[in-house]
Amino acid sequence: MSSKITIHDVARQSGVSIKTVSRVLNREPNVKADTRDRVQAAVAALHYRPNVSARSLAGSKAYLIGVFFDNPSPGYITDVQLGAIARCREEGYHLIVEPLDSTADDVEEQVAPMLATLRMDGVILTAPVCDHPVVLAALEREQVPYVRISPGSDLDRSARVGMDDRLAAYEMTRHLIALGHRDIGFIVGHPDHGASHLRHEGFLAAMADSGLSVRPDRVAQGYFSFRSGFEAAEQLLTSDDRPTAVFASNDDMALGVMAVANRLRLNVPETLSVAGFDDTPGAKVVWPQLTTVRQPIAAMAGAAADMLLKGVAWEDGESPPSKLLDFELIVRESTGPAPQ
Amino acid sequence: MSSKITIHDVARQSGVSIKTVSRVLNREPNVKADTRDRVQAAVAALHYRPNVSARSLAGSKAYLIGVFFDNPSPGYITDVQLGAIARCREEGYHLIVEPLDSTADDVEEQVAPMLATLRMDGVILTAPVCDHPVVLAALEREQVPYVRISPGSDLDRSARVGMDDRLAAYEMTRHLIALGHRDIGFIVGHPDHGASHLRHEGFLAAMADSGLSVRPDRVAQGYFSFRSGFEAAEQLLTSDDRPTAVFASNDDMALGVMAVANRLRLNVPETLSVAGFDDTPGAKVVWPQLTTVRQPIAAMAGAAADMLLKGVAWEDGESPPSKLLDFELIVRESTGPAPQ
DNA sequence: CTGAAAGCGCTTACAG
DNA sequence: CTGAAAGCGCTTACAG
Repeated sequence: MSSKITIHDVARQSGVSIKTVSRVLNREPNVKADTRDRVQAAVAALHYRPNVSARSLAGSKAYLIGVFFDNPSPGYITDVQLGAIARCREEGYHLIVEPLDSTADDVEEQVAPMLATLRMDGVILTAPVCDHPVVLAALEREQVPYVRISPGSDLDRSARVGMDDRLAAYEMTRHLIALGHRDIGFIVGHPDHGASHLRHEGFLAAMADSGLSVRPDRVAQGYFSFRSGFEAAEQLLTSDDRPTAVFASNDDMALGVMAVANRLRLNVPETLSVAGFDDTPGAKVVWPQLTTVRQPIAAMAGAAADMLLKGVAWEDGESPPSKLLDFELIVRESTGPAPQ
Repeated sequence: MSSKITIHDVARQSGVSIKTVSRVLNREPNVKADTRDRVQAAVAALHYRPNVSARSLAGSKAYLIGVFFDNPSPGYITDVQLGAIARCREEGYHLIVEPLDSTADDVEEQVAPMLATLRMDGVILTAPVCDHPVVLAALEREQVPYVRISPGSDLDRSARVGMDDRLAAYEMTRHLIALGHRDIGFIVGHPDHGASHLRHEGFLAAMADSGLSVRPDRVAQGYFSFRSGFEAAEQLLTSDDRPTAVFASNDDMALGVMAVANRLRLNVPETLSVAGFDDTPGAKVVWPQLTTVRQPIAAMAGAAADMLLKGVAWEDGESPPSKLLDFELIVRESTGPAPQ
């Protein structure tokens, strides 16, 4: 029943034309206050909701925002969705989720049809999709506005939001150094994620600024997964010649380090300090709880949605809009004074 | 450019009417093979993609499936999304995600407008939303087909998919008993989730069938969160009079148990066996890795999407379609022989 | 087996 | 400040 109410019913009930109802719905100017009130009363009385398909077909807005991602950590993508939806709802927009396989050959075929069938008003991209040239090119070709979260390359190609990954890693490293650690291991994140490089840089800069050298064998390659952290930690910790602290550049890998420490009977933090990055739910799921960097993921996604809803545009020669949010160092129990 | 191609362009290029193009697109019968081939060639040549809004407005399908959830574990909801999308893509459908706050007073206001604006072809519901009377009533009023995943009440109200939670909990309990455990603690899940009760029942039945009694103080209430598992475990494990095994009815709570065991210096599994349920990514993130039940979450969501796409309908007096998928006992290192 | 007409529920562009 | 007309790109219902 209520689903059959159209703009004509509202117009009839309030004694105006459908165009005037449309004006009220879209908050257009030039409507007499009295008329607007009558229309709004009719909308409320009839429980009228404009049909998104009709609006989308007739007008320029689809009321749909997309989120593209590829196999991220579940906690990360859930936070992104919740953050984006909170902002979208305020304006009556909905969220379409589109997981992509960015390592496949057919990325173009995954993206192009979806963009052509569904005229989304904007798309939010997370790593590593946000740095995928084929995806970006398809979006630009179809003229779909997009905002990237923490892109790693080609920063001035689009609007973006993020945080200062480099500085955050820098500060975490300084935290470890302040605890007396001199020999610190580092686990690099997935090479396809831009943030990996920034975090790595921040670590190296903090060490250098403190006059500490980093042995090449103290830096291990990871891929942001628990397993990769586990394997990197085995490599870093198995011999007696091991660092007194390991800084894994995300929490999942840090949990892998904790597991190895447990297995090797290295007490955390007495014998080994472990630090992570992200403050995912998992950080509180280990004992001792993880010292980490809180990344404001939901807020970043909300800011990305906000940009899209307000319209991302910039002048030729200018940089696209970008927004950097604050991070926070979360010191829990997994880091402590270095053993002397 | 390519976004401007319409059905008229395809019709012109293939020398037929738009109605015939429409027939080919919708795989309707009664099109000469030769004609169909010509149309399909034109579609391919022009990279034509039908506009979803237009199809939705003119016809009965919106090509949109919704997923409603409330604050679930991130791993769970991600699996649901991936499983549903895999099936939806095959038919050109897209997924809209709608988190709900099911404990708020305004559930009706969260659901009704969304249902009226976006004419979704179907909705997939996860716990606890799948048992929320207001949500179900709104769906039925708006005549939106829905499939529930693991509902706990009113089972014959709608189509559903799930697994045999009761049997799975039964088998896990038998596994512990087979290892020699006689005194087993149990942590119940969130009371709003139907599966909680079934898992609890399965535990009790297995104990009873083995002639074992369950002391009331061996059963603790949890809420499916890490923290609730942690607190329940403190209650269960703090005194010397403690069970030799704890079966937590999901993995997040089991991780809480592991953390408490760690803190109390109870070796797992030598001194204490711990079992979980779900096989979330977290199950492999602890050391020792968790013995648990693998719940085929993505497959359940895929089956739900499949039902929706094929059309869920049933005769009066018949039961709605339901599908039960297989679970699997995953025995890892967190369970072992009972200490004598 | 194929097509011409009408219409889905809105917004755009224009007129007054 | 308000409205009548046209049209967005499809599908439905009907005709042949």
